[in-house]
Amino acid sequence: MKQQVTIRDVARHAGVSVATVSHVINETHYVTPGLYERVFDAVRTLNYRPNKLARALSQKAIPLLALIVPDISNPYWSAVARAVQDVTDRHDYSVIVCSSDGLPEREARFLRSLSGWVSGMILHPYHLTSEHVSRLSVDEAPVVILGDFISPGKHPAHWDQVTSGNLQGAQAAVEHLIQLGHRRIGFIQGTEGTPSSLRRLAGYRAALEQAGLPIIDDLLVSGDYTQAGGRRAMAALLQGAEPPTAVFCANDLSAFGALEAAQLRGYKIPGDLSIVGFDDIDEAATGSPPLTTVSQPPRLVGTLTAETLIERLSGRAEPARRSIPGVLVIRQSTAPPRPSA
Amino acid sequence: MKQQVTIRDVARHAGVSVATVSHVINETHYVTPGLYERVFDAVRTLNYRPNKLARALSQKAIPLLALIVPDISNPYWSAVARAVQDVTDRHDYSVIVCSSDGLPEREARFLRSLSGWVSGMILHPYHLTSEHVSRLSVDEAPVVILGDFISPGKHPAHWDQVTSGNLQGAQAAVEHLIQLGHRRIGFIQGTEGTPSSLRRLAGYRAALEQAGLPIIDDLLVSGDYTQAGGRRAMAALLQGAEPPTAVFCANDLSAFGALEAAQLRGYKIPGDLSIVGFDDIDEAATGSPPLTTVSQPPRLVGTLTAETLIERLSGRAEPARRSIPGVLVIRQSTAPPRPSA
DNA sequence: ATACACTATTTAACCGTTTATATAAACGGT
DNA sequence: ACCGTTTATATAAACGGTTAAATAGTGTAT
Repeated sequence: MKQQVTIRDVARHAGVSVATVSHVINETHYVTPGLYERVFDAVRTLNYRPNKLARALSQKAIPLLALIVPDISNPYWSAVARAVQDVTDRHDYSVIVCSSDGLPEREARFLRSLSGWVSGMILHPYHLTSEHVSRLSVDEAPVVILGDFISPGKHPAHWDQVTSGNLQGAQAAVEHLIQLGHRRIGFIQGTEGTPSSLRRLAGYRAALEQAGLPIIDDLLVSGDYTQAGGRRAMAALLQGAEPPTAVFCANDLSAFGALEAAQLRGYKIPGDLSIVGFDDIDEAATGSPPLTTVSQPPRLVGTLTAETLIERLSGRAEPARRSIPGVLVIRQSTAPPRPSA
Repeated sequence: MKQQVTIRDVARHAGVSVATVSHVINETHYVTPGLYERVFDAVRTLNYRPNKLARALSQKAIPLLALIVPDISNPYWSAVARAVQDVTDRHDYSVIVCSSDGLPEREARFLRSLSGWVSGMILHPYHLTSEHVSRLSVDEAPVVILGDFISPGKHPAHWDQVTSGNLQGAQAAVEHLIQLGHRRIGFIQGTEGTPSSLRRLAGYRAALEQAGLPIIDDLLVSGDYTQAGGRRAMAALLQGAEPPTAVFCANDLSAFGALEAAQLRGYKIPGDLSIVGFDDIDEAATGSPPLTTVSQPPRLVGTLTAETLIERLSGRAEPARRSIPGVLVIRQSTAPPRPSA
């Protein structure tokens, strides 16, 4: 906490002007080798570190971004984070990754406390509405919304958005199960009330309705996008009077939990029970059995989202709206139901 | 990204000087009610937001702290984070919590990219050595080291440190098992090579040696502080030729995994097998059975650490060195071994 | 020699705040 | 009416950098 060494100290020590020091450090103008050396020596001996705040203030640019996700311990989100960082690294931005752990107040708090300190954010809205976001981040740093809001919001917003085919993907997943011959299809929901969970539920409903199948409340259990939640949910489903022959899970992680719980109870997957996930995290392809899932590859999602933010930061004025379709990937966790003996 | 509204704009609009505006906003000087109103009106109609960067530069103080932990999905660390935030909230600091996910490069990267943007950090060193830390954070923001370094470091460092009784706690845990009559005591390690895991291992060794018991390599399995790791480790232990009658786990989370794996194989806890954890997370008291564990309550740890940082920020010059002893809490996961039939 | 064009360095303005100091206004006491 | 005090506001100097524009310096062509 001692007195900070300023650029002026360096200049004095090297016997040059502050402008020269700045030019040397930032390589923003040619300086003769002799001076170059003198300046560098001074920097070293004084152990000078440029003040990032001052630099940012004068350049009106902060090389810092934020990514706000609901749960960084979910492999999906860590993969997204990794992809985001890969992109931003190349553009000399650092990213601070914030996990709101599903708590609404933390989501809002991050938005508030980071605004002004970062020059851009990527937010997966879990509880925040479009009104919140537009109020909290008026015209300061650009925000890219990754995913959907609870309510779509009427006014065409000024932020970028990268959505994925939640409804359509879920529908495809359930249609696949129906086509295999399943009639009792369970759904393990995501965190109650979140946009993604709601949309995947809608897709589930749509598929059943279109096939003329009834929606049975007992087959619709709540979850929380975690593996433990998936275990609990599957346990609840299998305990019912008439268990489903197939279960669609709101994400891969809960699908793994569900798988565990079912196998623990002696079910063979997919022989006795088909399971479909959502996300296509890396583990989905390598599990046993490999998971049939709706693929919206985290790497792709992260890359596209980060690029959207970078573009906006480098000048694009109009908001971009992009979307990644969910593609059903059929692996070995789904099969036709056992002929009801 | 439009032109920022500055304090000068507000001053002009309200017909006062910038100093007055600043005083109104920060309540740092009395101004007559009339002006007060005029200024506030101007702020509202122009939608003025003070530039945090400029404010911080001028005040030489950033109301932002960082907490760097290895794995925020571990309940121990989320509890610590919560406690830290409770303290810092009261002192008007925001905290950004960074999870390095056990990756050395991310640990270093966080330290680097945050330095200059936060006015203090709390770091649980996982892979970083004291040399790294002193190089990366020279005399900029103060750092509180939460835990131990791999190697203690010779030179008395200038940072604050809050350590816990890793060695002593582990030793107490194992002594407890020995006293119950156990002779074959397994140890499920934490993440290989981390300071806490090494010290807990040392405590385990010390207890065995002191009791004149041999250290059996087969009873010493690797883990990673996760629940899944605990499951795997316990599976490995029970598969051995001569399984242990008691297992000490490097943390509660892996103890839960171990518990699961053992129960899955029909073991009764503590009848057939005693299990001890470390940390005393909330779940330890409520599990079935409630877990005997070495208590270093995360709430206390977080609070003490945060207070140490706050004190340093408010002026304390000399580095503080605090430590929280690990206290063995005996619950219902430990009992004497079954008389070897 | 002188003018001219380059080039390397410096001067000084600026980024948007805070804050110490200066100034002006109001007041009260003699 | 004059002079201190007090009080409310304004002026201007920080904070620690960047950068456009000015300047000094060098070399070449006339």
